[in-house]
Amino acid sequence: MPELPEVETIRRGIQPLVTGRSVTAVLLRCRNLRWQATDEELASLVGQQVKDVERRAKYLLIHFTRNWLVLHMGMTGTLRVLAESRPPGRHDHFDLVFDRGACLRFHDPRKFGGVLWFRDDPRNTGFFAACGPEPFADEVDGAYFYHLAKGKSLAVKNFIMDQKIVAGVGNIYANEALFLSGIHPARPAGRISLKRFNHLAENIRLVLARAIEAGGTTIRDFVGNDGQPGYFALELQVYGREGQACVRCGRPVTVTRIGQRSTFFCRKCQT
DNA sequence: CTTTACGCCTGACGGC
DNA sequence: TGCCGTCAGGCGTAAA
Repeated sequence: MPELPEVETIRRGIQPLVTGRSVTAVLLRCRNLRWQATDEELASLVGQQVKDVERRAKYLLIHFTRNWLVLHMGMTGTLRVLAESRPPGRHDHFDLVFDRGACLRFHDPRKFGGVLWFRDDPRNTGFFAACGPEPFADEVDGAYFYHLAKGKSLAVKNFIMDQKIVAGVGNIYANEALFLSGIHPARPAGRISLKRFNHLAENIRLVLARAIEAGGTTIRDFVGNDGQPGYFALELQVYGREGQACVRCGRPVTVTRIGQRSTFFCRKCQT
């Protein structure tokens, strides 16, 4: 499901289609999403116009005339803009209906996603207080990681997937960035040199930026707003490549589990 | 304090 | 064909 590049792909897809539109109805059909706004909060959006669609970490922020919606895609969430509203299908949990019949529709089979309402810019609220910096921020460099990792024994893969450390890195891109950096995913975060963290910081940015260019990664069900898959799967070096030849040394790629997540790496190239 | 394990949900797939 | 276990782009919480 959506990591930062997939959420950014969705944002770029819907932003031009919904900006400037006015809300005529808000329909929430599911009562057990991970997070959800109240009916009163959602009703307050009627009559408001979409000013812009932004992103923070793996969250989409829809900025209306007065208030904000924050959407999270969980593992399986997708958003589509329909030119005309159609009857909802299974797992179509949330609609933002606009003037002239257009509709932003949230679809999420596993219901790990959510919809939250904020009176003002949510980036200044407690909700994002514990959220780490964007990976493209200047402050996120090798020294940043090195200092935060000092004394920590947890696997570096879990360290970079911790959203309080840096926002937006999930399982796929953690695997990829560690491979590019030659770092074993189970290595304790506190036992990595500044020099290696410099490479890791650079490679996190590289892999995320490249994935955004490719429209994200489609493993099973990610689709952008246009219904097209993301093509970064073609560029994956280790994720999902168990037993296949390492692109660098030719040995078979190993799979294991770290932090209850599938972890792919090369035993020879990553130390 | 840090680190790990589990649950939340549904669907797809492989083995028997 | 069906049943059962396992797995899946995440994250909050409880427990160790």
